[in-house]
Amino acid sequence: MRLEDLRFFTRVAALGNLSAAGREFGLSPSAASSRLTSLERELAVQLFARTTRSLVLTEAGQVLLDHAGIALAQMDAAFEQLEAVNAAPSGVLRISSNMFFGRKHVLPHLGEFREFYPDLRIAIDCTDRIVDIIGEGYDMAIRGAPMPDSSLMARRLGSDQRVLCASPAYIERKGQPRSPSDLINHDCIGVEAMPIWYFDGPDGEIVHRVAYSIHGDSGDFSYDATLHGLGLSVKSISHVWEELRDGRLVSVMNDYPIARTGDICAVYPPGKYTSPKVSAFIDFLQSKYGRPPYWDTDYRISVPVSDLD
Amino acid sequence: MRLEDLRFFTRVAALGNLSAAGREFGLSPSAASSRLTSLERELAVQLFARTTRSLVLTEAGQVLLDHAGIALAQMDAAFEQLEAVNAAPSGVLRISSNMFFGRKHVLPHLGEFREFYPDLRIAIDCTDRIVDIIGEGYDMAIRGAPMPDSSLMARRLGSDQRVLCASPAYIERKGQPRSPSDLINHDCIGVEAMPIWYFDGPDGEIVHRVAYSIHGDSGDFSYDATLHGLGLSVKSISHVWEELRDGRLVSVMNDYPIARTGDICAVYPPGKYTSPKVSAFIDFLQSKYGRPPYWDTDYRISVPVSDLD
DNA sequence: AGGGACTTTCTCATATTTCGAATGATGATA
DNA sequence: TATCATCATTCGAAATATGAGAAAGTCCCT
Repeated sequence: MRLEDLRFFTRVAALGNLSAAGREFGLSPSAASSRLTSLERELAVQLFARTTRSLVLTEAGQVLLDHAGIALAQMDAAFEQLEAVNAAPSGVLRISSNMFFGRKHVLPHLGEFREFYPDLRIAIDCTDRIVDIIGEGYDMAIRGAPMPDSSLMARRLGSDQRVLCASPAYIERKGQPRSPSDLINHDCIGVEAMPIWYFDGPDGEIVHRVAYSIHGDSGDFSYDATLHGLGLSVKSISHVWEELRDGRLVSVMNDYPIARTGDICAVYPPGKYTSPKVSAFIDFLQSKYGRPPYWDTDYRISVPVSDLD
Repeated sequence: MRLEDLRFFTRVAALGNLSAAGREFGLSPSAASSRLTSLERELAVQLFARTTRSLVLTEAGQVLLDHAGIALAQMDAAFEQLEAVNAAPSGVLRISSNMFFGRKHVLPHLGEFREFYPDLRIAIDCTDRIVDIIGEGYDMAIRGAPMPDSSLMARRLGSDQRVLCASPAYIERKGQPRSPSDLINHDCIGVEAMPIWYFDGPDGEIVHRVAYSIHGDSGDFSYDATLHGLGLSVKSISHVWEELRDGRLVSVMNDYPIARTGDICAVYPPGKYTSPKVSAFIDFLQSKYGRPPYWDTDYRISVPVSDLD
């Protein structure tokens, strides 16, 4: 039984005329008759007492009409609300972001975003844990790189190179690594989840399995540790661009740039119909991180490595 | 959009499992997936965030679920009520009957009928006017004979011959007609709606166009007039059987019985699904008027015409 | 008495739905 | 850590349902 059939039935009841109701629905008289007949067959009830020229509700028809009217009104309300959900971003946008990026690059723009969409509330969780977007009910996440074999959708927000960096004090003490093989003599800092560093060498990708001297559970931890001169770490430009610019950190081993990186992405559940609030926020972030992002300084020349060597 | 699809959607939402919901509805996984997809396409909304192994409601899905739940409950109530209407005769049974038959042969049995179906109330209008059953909202009518070319349904309740009769006093005064051609010398009584009498003669049907000496607008009027010896009239056995039995009236011209009569019928609106209250009442009346009806005495020998001649 | 409008039935063409098998992905289990 | 079972989706083919058009029967109105 289709909603449309019920709606048609209510119209027939109101008009008392099958053909007229059929015309309203763009139906031929035969189709109209057939719809009504099949409705009666499905319910095994006579809905109308029929003359060859008109129809009068039976008691059963009246019963159905009463209930169908309420049910259809309910569904109309649903459609209206769905349209509202779909037309204008509203409700709550639940975002997951890693700790630093959320605090430093998302939060500062939220005020402006909310000016565009006052009806849309933001719930942002900043954690370096890899969250289950679908299972935990997030609308989207902002990630340094999309999960390689995930069925999630991903959209690139902007470039975000990663660099191997250290504090000037550390370089002064331990010297500068020239190639990945030198790393064995250095203190490496990172997070548990990233035990392998990939470099682009002149002869292709170089895989370095890292034995961390120190590791924590967040990007902020490795950031702090690096800044304190505890060793080398791989950081996103978006995280350390100010430190590189100011010379508090320096990038090293620039002949071997970090491979397999380069983008900051929005990740969201798959499906043909992305909710407009997600689309709106992604569009907004793209406008902020658009080419080039404001953090995309040339870190290699900001503090020439040669000066430190 | 089908009600069944909405119901399916609510089940999927409850189970969080498309295949399981599909099994409940006897659907293959592919059909289940297709249903959900087409629902989303129709609404242009993502209803579930999908993992390859499970589904989680989106905000839009939650909106739909809330409303669909109410709407479906409403429709379930409708179905339940329709089933009740259909299963047990209840509500009001609106009957039209001619004046005498209703009073004399329907009313006396209503008490017994109501013992069978206490929930069913009876509204009976006794009138000799030919009512528009459908237009005036009757469930059924009891008629001496079904309309010849009507689309109404008719069911025979019992036999009810009609006879040409008069009072003994009238016969004594005017003599007894022997054949239809004698009628021209007699006073004929009837109602406006029946200007023609049909007789079965030995050589086939004889049509007699009646010039009423007296006519009224009801069967009761012609009954009274006949009883008062004002003339001849055609009456149903069910109307005058007691008078014939007691000799207050006598049937005349028995060699030419009234043609085109013989049945008392229930008439009701056409349709594949007759309401149970109508069926119940018709069945009940058939049991009362069943072969032979209690009024079906042999009127020809109750008061032999020869005695009067 | 006649014309127009209505409902219904029939047949046939078209959409839609469904299943079965194959694919890709995930969680549980050993 | 690897295997297995389960899940959702896609594709093609068959089954089903839906729709229009023509024709018939009925009834109202002029």
